Amino acid sequence: MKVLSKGTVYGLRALVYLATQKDRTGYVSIGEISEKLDISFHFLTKTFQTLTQNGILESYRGPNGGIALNKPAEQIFLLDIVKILEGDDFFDKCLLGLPGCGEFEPCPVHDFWKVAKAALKNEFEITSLAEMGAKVTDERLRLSA
Amino acid sequence: MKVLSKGTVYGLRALVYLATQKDRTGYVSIGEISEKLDISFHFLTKTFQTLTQNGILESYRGPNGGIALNKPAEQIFLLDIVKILEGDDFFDKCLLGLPGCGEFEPCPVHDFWKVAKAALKNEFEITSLAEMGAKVTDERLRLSA
DNA sequence: AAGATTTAAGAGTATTTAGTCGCAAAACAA
DNA sequence: TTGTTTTGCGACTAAATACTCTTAAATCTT
Repeated sequence: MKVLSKGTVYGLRALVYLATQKDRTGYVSIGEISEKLDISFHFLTKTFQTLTQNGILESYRGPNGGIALNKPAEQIFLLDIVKILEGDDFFDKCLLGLPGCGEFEPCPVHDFWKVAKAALKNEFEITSLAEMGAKVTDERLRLSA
Repeated sequence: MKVLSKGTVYGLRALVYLATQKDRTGYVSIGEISEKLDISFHFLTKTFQTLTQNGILESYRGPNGGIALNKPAEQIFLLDIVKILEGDDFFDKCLLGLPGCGEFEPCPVHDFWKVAKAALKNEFEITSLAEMGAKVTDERLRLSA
């Protein structure tokens, strides 16, 4: 069950990494993140550009440049990131791919899929980068293979 | 949020259509299904071959040939179909794509993803083709755009 | 037996997603 | 002001997914 594209997965992992570095001042270079998480530098760069353009990250060029969260990790939620990287309609898709599937013209699995999507969306809505970062730090979780 | 591949979506829609035709005797031709559901004939054929090879369908060639469910629609569940078309490990994937993510080596969202997956899997497990077919017939639902 | 109908199977094409490369632009350092 | 570091951006390549086409095999009809 592949729910998120590679770009989104990489972006999420990278942002959680940033959240674990909250005590550092200044910017964290993309090169460092790419190395630590074993993600292609150029691919990561593209995802970060999207996140910068959408207000999640702040970037700075030149020596000691890099990226940084544009607001406290407590105020950035999974849903924000996914909406930017996957599109605003991420949680509006029909399981059977039928266009316009909804209350008025449902597909045969609309009822249970609606509930499942709502539950998932809620989790994405309340889970912050800070929470995930703390989990990684406290429980020594990994962010790469 | 694309959860199922096109092949699986087409297969599901086609099987539900078959379930709505339970009063007909004999085989239903792939050509008819392809036309009724507006799905490419050849593409559908490949998916049906997989389903035939895995015991969901029975097929017969020649005039008045076609396919038919290999057992009562009451005994075929969404989960059976998805497992065949998407792979047995469909519900075992990590949201962040980390290999070996599980209780022992979880990712930062493993806990809630595990719960969400289990709930979904349960729905897939208890929803039969008969149930979906009846819904389509009774509530006059559509199976194509 | 010959021709028509229908699934089986594999090769080939197109589109989407994933990943790479090279160079421009910004900022710093000597 | 020249060279170095770092992000920005567009073009390019590769791989996966989706789709099409052709031919073979099975079965029926006449």
